[in-house]
Amino acid sequence: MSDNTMVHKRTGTKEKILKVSKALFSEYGYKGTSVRKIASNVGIRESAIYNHYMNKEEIFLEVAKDMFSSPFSFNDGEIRESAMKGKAFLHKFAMQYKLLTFDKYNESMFRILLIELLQNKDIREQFMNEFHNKNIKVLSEGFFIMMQNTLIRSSDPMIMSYEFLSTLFYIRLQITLMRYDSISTTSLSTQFEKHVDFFWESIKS
Amino acid sequence: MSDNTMVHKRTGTKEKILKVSKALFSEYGYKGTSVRKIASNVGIRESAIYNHYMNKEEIFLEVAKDMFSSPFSFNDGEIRESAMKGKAFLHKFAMQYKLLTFDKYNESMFRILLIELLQNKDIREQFMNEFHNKNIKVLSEGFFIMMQNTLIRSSDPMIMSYEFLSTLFYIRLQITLMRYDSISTTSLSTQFEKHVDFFWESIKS
DNA sequence: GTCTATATTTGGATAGAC
DNA sequence: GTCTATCCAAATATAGAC
Repeated sequence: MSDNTMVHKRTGTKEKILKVSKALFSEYGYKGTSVRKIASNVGIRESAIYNHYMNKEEIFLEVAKDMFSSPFSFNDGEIRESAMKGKAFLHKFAMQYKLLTFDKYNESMFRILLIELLQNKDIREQFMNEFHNKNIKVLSEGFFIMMQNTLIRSSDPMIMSYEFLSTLFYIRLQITLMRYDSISTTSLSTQFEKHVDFFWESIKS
Repeated sequence: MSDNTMVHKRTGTKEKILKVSKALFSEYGYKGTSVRKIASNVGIRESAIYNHYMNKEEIFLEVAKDMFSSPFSFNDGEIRESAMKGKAFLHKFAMQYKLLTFDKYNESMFRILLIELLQNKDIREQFMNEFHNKNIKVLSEGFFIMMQNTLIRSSDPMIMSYEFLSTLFYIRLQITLMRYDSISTTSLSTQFEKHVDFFWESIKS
């Protein structure tokens, strides 16, 4: 095993390009990041970039690819089990969201998402499908199970999910913006928990 | 009166530049909009642009200027009066938000805001101050008054405002993105109303 | 795989004629 | 105020030597 994994070590230039690009795209967006700047940060010439990627667009799409990969770790069985715990389900979900918000890598990715949201249709679709629909689905299942067990008041699970998710997104947005300007986020650091508390008070039976 | 207002009619080129720029900036962002493209859309040469504006930056700042002007029309007296009506206050607020969402001009402005949110510190600050804080202030006053009059359950008015506002923002974001791709928003058109309904159920005494 | 050199395009901005 | 012509810088991309 370790033989095979080591065979292709070095140069690793391609990985380095990807890593650097990730950082630059997330900071300056697509248009604001030049191949020149990428090459310079990697420590090679622009022309050398084209040995690894066909063009700038290809680099960006590779960067964007894992932008939406696996945010939450719920499988079907887990949702039912977790939802039976009521508030703890919401808390777990919110804490996973909080973790992403403050995670260096995901923070970068979230910035790319925001920058490209209005400039790239693929990104918009991924946002709707992976970011929104996927989370709404998980939450709806959870709320539906809670309603069946009269842990919470009866209502439309989709609406309830929408309400719960939208605030999480907004908190994340605010925190991301503030951290971008190195503004302290201590005043918002407990906002996720407050959201769960408020929301549970709003829906519990 | 009509004499004075007519004196400077035509060419109106400067206004046309502004109008075209607004559309282009909102669609392609600052970097994605070239002076060439602006001039071409206006129907003049690039050089002619510089008879009206010093440079591209000046055009953009002019466009950005009225981005945050007067979203909501509440004065202090009105808030108290309106808040006493409970749910109607929230409904009025949400409907004003809905109006902005579907208004052509404000839709353009909102797109510029999103595009520049991560690329322009001034925009971020304006977003926090004008967009967020201002609305939180109005809502907090409203909720506080409702609590005093036991129209709603007792809670932190700031948190409550945050919860109410964040969903409005998220709905607006989604609708804006969908309209950008000419996707029908009928499924979301009543989301504002549903939000008010759900929220009122969550807080009413 | 990386380099130098270069082709090509695009974009911001100015000079001077009309 | 607008035009043509032009300049300059930056950026994408390619060719060919090492």
